[in-house]
Amino acid sequence: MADPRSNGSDLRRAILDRTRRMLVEVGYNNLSMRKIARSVGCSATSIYLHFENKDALLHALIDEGMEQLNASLQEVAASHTDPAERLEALSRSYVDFGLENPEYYEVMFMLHPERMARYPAEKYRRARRNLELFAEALGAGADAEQFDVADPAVAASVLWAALHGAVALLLAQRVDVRFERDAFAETVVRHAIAGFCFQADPV
Amino acid sequence: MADPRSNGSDLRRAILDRTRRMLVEVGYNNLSMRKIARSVGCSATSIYLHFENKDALLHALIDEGMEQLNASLQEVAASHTDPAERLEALSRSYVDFGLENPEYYEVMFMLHPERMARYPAEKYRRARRNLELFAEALGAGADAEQFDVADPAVAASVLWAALHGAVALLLAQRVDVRFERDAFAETVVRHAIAGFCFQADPV
Amino acid sequence: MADPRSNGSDLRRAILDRTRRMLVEVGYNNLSMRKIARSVGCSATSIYLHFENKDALLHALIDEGMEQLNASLQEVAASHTDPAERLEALSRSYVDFGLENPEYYEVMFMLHPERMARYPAEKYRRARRNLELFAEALGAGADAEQFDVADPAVAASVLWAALHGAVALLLAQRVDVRFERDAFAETVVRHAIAGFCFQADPV
Amino acid sequence: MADPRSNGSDLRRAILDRTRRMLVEVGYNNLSMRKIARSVGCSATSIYLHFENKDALLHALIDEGMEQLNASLQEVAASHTDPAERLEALSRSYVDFGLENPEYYEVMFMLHPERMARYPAEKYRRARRNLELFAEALGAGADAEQFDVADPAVAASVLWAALHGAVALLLAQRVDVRFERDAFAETVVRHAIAGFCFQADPV
DNA sequence: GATGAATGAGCGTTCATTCAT
DNA sequence: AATGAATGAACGCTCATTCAT
Repeated sequence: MADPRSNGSDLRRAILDRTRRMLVEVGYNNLSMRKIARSVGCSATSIYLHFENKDALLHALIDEGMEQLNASLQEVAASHTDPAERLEALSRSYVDFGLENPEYYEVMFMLHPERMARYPAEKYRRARRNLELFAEALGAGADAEQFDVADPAVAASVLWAALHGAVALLLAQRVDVRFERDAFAETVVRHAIAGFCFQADPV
Repeated sequence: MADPRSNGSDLRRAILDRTRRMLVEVGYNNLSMRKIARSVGCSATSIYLHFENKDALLHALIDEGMEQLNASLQEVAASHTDPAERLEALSRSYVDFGLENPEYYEVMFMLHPERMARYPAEKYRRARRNLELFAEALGAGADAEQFDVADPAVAASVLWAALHGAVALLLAQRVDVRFERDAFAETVVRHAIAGFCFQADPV
Repeated sequence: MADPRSNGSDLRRAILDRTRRMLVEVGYNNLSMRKIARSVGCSATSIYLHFENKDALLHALIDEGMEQLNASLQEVAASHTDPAERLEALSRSYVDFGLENPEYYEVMFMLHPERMARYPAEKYRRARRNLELFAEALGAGADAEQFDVADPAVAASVLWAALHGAVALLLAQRVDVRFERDAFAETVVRHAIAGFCFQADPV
Repeated sequence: MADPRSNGSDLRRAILDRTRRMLVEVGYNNLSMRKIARSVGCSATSIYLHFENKDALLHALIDEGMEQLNASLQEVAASHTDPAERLEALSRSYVDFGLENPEYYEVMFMLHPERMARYPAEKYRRARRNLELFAEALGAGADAEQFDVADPAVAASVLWAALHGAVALLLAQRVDVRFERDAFAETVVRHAIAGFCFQADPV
């Protein structure tokens, strides 16, 4: 308002930012259009000028998060040629993203499925692209006999599950508080990757 | 529905049972005191005679869930002496519990912390007992040089994260639908345990 | 409240009465649950204790109106043996009911059909019973060669249309204000019945 | 939708046309300025450049409807010299107009007066002109001793009531569905006119 | 002449909870 | 121990309208 160059999409931006923040603060169930409006400083009606409805607002948030996560992972993938190193870097990057952007991570991966049912399936493609980066590294590692992996696609999801579980429990503060957060994350990454390595013959 | 001759404690029992059932049927978000009351066959007010409020009711439910999960895991733990076998059986049991009691699992492990703010921290102890079963198996396996594990407590949480991630993603239907559910769960369990095994020397 | 013997259904009664009155005052489109509540002096929520929803409230109003109208007509029908006299008395009674109970009449016969779509078809039976009283008189009159009527059922609806048209226009204040209301109604009744009489041969 | 070269008066025209069409398609209650604007292809704000508010827009529409109905009736009146024939043709024309333009008819004749409070009384004159056409035919018929009519003005309103009642009930789908619509309308017209004819002496 | 942004008021409805009985 | 009546707050959303540009 103060800035004459400000246009309408500033409000859109503000709505997205506040919503993202409020999601972490009050949780999805306690989030309402009115509360968002109050927090942003506009009327509830105004939100509907920028987003068709509550779902569309959350979808937009998911889109942004996916875009950001994907950008991070792409960059990381591009800067590591060795499959094992790449996989480790990708995993760290994923966990870091989750821990550093709890607001995005919650909407993206921790929302109730029923609520996201209407999220256009086509948009999940970007989510799948993330998985493919893991799958490629796993596939390359298998070819180089670094990993004992039968199906890289399945393996990618397995790895994802391990990383997601760690992020989810950490964000929900359900991990023993005596464990240092980053160290725990690091252990998780190493453990998950170790799970794909060839095991020593039992003596 | 409620037997008129039943005493109060029976009503409490009935409320818990119906709530649990409704949780599975209609989901957490669609659960309301009135709906529970209607399903039980008592008045909404009556629920307040047995539970302070909605949160308290859910807490009681979580307690029961934890008890149930704990009972399963205790039984499994008792019937396997070999640490590796025990760990595997515990892991499978945990995943099975989650997949078979989806909405139960959600309330127990996937609800945002802010919702459970009032949930007495002390009650999480029972949750921790579950973790200890895993830690014991891991510790025993380490002693038997089956597992390459430095700190069994941390390792237990790492394993938990992997299992939880898989359950969470499966329940949220975020895992590629082409993967068969049980097979995926099995792969996850094996992978997670493999992550604790000694690795072959790279050639 | 003042009267200790008053029970909950006093509120139900009050809601019905105020709604009926408000319907005439502000019209259907401007009627809201909140306005009703404000007028009654209770909370909007309380209305839902007595009526499932807005439609159900209006349906109840229609029921009452139909009941009353039917009672009037039944009584009138019973007290006239001569078909022509009976028909005339029924017609007058119908018009009188409409003019004296505009609130009821509007909900019963002037509401938009789309709105009343959900009105249980079975309840229209009582409305049909009213028509049958007219049809019986017309049939009897035809048998007595008082009326030139081929199909009493059709004739009853034709008569109804004439009476309804007069009531509707009068209530909507669309009839020339210089015509005295009751005289006009009387003329309408006589004209409508004359329409069923044998006509003189044109000379 | 709107041709960019069109001038303002075209937009006014377009708004009226689309509103009329939408009135038929979605009904009065579901009509909103925004929906009209979307349908016309202009902004909601633009409607206010041509019509003071929603009521004014509807008033303009009523004007047009009255004009149109009046034109039909004028034409019909001009093409029949015999009073009885003319009256019949006018009645049929009126009923046809109502049945063919249902939602139009509703706005013109079935809307509650309180909604049209601001509708300038002077504009009702055109409505009265329609009535006069009926009155003239009735008067001429009385002079020709075709009709037994004391006051043609009153008789015109009585006839109007009968026709309006039929249209209103038919539009509200309150007439027995087993009656064929056009046949019923025809019967109504004949009955209404018969009501003005000299009756045979009772034997 | 035309618009996009914005809003306050209002909608029907559901919620967890309280209170008198 | 149990309930029916009642309520304030909140929900997502739509409305007619205004105003600066």
